[in-house]
Amino acid sequence: MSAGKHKLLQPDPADVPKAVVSRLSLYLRELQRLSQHGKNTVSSSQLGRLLGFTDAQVRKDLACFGHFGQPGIGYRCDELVGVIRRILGTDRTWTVALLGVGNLGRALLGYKGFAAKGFQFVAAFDSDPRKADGVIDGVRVHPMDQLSELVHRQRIQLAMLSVPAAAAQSVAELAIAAGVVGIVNFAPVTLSLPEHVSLVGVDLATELEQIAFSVANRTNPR
Amino acid sequence: MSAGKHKLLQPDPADVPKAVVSRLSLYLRELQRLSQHGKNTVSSSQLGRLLGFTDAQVRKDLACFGHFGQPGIGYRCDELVGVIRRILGTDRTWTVALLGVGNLGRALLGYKGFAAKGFQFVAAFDSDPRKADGVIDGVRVHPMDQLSELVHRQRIQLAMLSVPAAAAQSVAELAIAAGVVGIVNFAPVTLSLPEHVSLVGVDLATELEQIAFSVANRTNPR
DNA sequence: CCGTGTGAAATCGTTCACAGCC
DNA sequence: GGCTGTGAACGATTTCACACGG
Repeated sequence: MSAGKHKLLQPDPADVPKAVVSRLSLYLRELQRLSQHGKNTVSSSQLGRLLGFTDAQVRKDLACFGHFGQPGIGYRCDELVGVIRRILGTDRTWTVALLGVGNLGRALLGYKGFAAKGFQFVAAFDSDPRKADGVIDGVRVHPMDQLSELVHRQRIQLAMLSVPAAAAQSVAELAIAAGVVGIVNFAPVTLSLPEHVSLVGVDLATELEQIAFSVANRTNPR
Repeated sequence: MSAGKHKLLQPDPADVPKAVVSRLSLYLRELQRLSQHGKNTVSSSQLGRLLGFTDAQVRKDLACFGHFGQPGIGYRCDELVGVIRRILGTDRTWTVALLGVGNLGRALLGYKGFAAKGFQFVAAFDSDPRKADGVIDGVRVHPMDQLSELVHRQRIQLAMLSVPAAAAQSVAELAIAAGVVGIVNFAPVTLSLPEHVSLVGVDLATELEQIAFSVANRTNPR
């Protein structure tokens, strides 16, 4: 592999705190914005201020992966965009299946942000036969019982799971058996899956509960 | 304060780690499920196993707020449901506005999970006049320029923000000026808001990036 | 002088291990 | 015997502070 100007360390992933990875996504988002606005370089303190982190935090996070900054100058925005995408693995395209074509599922299919980040829906599935065999936002909807075959045949790597809570565990297991290695779960249940599968859960009601708590327990109520 | 059987501590909210609060939501979700399945009590180790935490973690988390368990028995599911709802502030209803009626916004309006947890959409807003003045899932859609007046008049407390990234900061500021005190932000930008406003950000593409990273950096690739 | 990279210190969160209670 | 509540030990992450480079 032809190296860039600056070396890219490849630390044991277990050494990288999960919190660092989630900030990486935020750095990337902000850097792309800065880059588009014509900014050439940022310092750790500028980037930190924009995102609500300290400058030391920004530097430590980036230093996990190599030496990308120039003393006295800062970081080159476009270079760092490339570096972070390579670290996150989004410098290539990922194939994604949508599991469960309800309200939320349809919204996910139509969400423009995924393609821009390298995630491509290649198939959708629903167990309601009336929904199957249509096309939504350019993506074919298949009956759920073809999941196994199509995931396998189309080499689908990731899945977004937006089926009802009661079905989530078994649909997830089917997807995994067919070769899916990462799942974003929108169903309001905790899935129990093999170690080797990457999983993040997004529970919309739970997000509101977090807000409710901090409002309800405000030290300085209005 | 009229106490129940067991005292409910009210610690300085600043003393409660954010991680504890987010686990509280998961405990609640699981306890409601257990309760519905007719289970009377759970031990910390059972609850932990179901959610992927240690037993000590469960006990420590709950002990932040009082003494709810019975040695030798465990925790009473339905009692604990009530306690956690009181802690989270979801033992009463919250009024919520939906800001931005795109694909995602419509899905949020139709999401059943919110009402069940005590969150009620009372109005939606969109700056596209063609979308305004309709009714979606029983919620009236208003033009964005009525946001200020209606949030104020209807005493709307929280907002879910699903407008395009470019509009998010200014729409959020409008909502806050009108009295909203908590926001769940789905737009892929970091908002800069006054201290006294509670904010959580949900970036759907970012969630996929987390998965991509852990798959791409798997120690044991398939 | 400005700004990075990085050990050392401080802080925060989790797990251990056990006393006490049912 | 089973299980909670909790101080103490541990581990992880964040912040500090400074040496070094453009």
